[in-house]
Amino acid sequence: MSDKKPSKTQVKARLPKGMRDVEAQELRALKHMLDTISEVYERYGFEPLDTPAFEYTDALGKFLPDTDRPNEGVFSFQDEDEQWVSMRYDLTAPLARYVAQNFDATPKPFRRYQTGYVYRNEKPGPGRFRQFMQFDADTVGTANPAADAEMCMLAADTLEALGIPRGGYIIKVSNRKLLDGVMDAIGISGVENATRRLTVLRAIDKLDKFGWDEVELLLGSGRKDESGDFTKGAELTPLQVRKIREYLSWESIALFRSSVQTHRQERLERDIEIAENLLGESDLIEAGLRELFDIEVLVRSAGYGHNRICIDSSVVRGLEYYTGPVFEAELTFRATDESGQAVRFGSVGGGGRYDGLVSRFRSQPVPATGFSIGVSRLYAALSHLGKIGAAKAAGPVVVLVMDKARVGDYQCMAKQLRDAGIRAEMYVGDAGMKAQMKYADKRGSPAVIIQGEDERAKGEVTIKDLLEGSRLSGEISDHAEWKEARPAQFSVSEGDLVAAVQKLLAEQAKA
RNA sequence: GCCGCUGUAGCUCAGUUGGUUAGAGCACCAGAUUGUGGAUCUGGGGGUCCCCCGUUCGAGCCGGGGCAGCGGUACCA
Repeated sequence: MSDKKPSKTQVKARLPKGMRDVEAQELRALKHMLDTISEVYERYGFEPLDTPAFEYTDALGKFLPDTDRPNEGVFSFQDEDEQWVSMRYDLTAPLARYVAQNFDATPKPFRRYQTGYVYRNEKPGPGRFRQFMQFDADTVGTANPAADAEMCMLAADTLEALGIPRGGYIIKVSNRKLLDGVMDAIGISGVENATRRLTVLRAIDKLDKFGWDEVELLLGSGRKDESGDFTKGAELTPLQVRKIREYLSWESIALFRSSVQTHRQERLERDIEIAENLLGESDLIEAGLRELFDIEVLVRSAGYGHNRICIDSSVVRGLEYYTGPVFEAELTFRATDESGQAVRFGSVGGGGRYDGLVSRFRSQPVPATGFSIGVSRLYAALSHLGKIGAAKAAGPVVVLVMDKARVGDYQCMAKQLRDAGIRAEMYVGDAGMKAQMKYADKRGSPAVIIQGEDERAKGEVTIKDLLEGSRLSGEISDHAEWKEARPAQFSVSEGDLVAAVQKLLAEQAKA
């Protein structure tokens, strides 16, 4: 085995694409963030639930693997009995399965929150992974807009609990019934226009990314991007495009605010009439407006202003799945990255009403609404804003092994420190003292405990303050002097070890 | 999927018109200092120059074809 050349059988250590490791500092901060979110959700009365990472493919929905491409979009494999199984791609489909399976025993409305990794077999990009974390809250079993309104308030409260100040975020609300109604009104309803409607939705969804001019191209003949890729448009007529634009530029449904502020039902009726004159007559538009009105009234009564939750007609969200109100949580912060470029964080979560999901498993309708946070994205934004506990967790106090025959004594010192609640360890490697010091340094230890022959003879231990020592090292350039000075260390009698370390840590914490 | 850019040490990169044994900085390990993390000095380990084919006496460099990474775009429950 003395051959130094890597053998052909040696495997290359590498990560599958779109996957990543999460290291100590981030993991601690992430846990803290998840705890904060959980607290808010618990306070709203949601119950925790966990479901497995994979499900039978048919339970997850329409992404059925076919024989040619069984892994398109979702990671799938066949179980021993040849049934297809897929990794979950969100937390909502498993929830629907759970509720359907435990329907009679579950209180309705059923309110649960859940976090975990989900998996998508797609091309990874900047900030996009094939395994990522979501944090969801859903209310299943009621069509009451109060449940939707609550989702918006929950989202706002959560972002604030995470340290995002009021004004640094906005919860946008719209209603898919409005868009569907508008498309109805411009004559692109019906099965034969299904793909065209999808194209229109996709185009509108890109409004905040590209602006209206580009969206107009996507609604019409199509758009060519800088890299030369051409995206086919929806081929709408100029008249149809103009109607869409009227809908989108509909000043946050300003007229609506007046109805809501006065809580006057008769004004709502009048406003609905105005809207239908503008956009076209449609039952869907009327129903959508009524739902938004209810949400507005509830949210405002609870004291959430337009700076926190507001109606925005450009919100689209998922293409096929939402059936009513849709929400999007957006960070409005401006910040700059390392190279001084402006970064926009954009959407960190979203959700809406999906009345069709559970009913796939049962004959009766089961309306539901929910909100989902993109944990990784939100984490990235928070850490950019300095809202993540930047302080690295202090490393352990390291008890050096000066004499291998006495590991029992050293282990005992470490245990005494632990029993006093101090993070501590005995060095468990095989290297000499110098390497042990380096190890402690790299671990970020606040102090090391030294007991060699000299201390032992006097019944003492030496405590070396690594933080102070590091500071002093800047003032000493000569190594002989540095070695001679042995800065920032002192000895105490064995019995005082714990008390002395506690005192030192307290002083360090103050500095 | 489409378009563009980039592939040389763990990381960041240099490498002349194609010419001997492919370099630097950082990082890592060791010694100077057998009981002290820093600094300094000395030494050391570490390479499929992304892969294959071609041109050539000779390719890290030139040509062709792949692959991978990054960026944009498309798709996105």
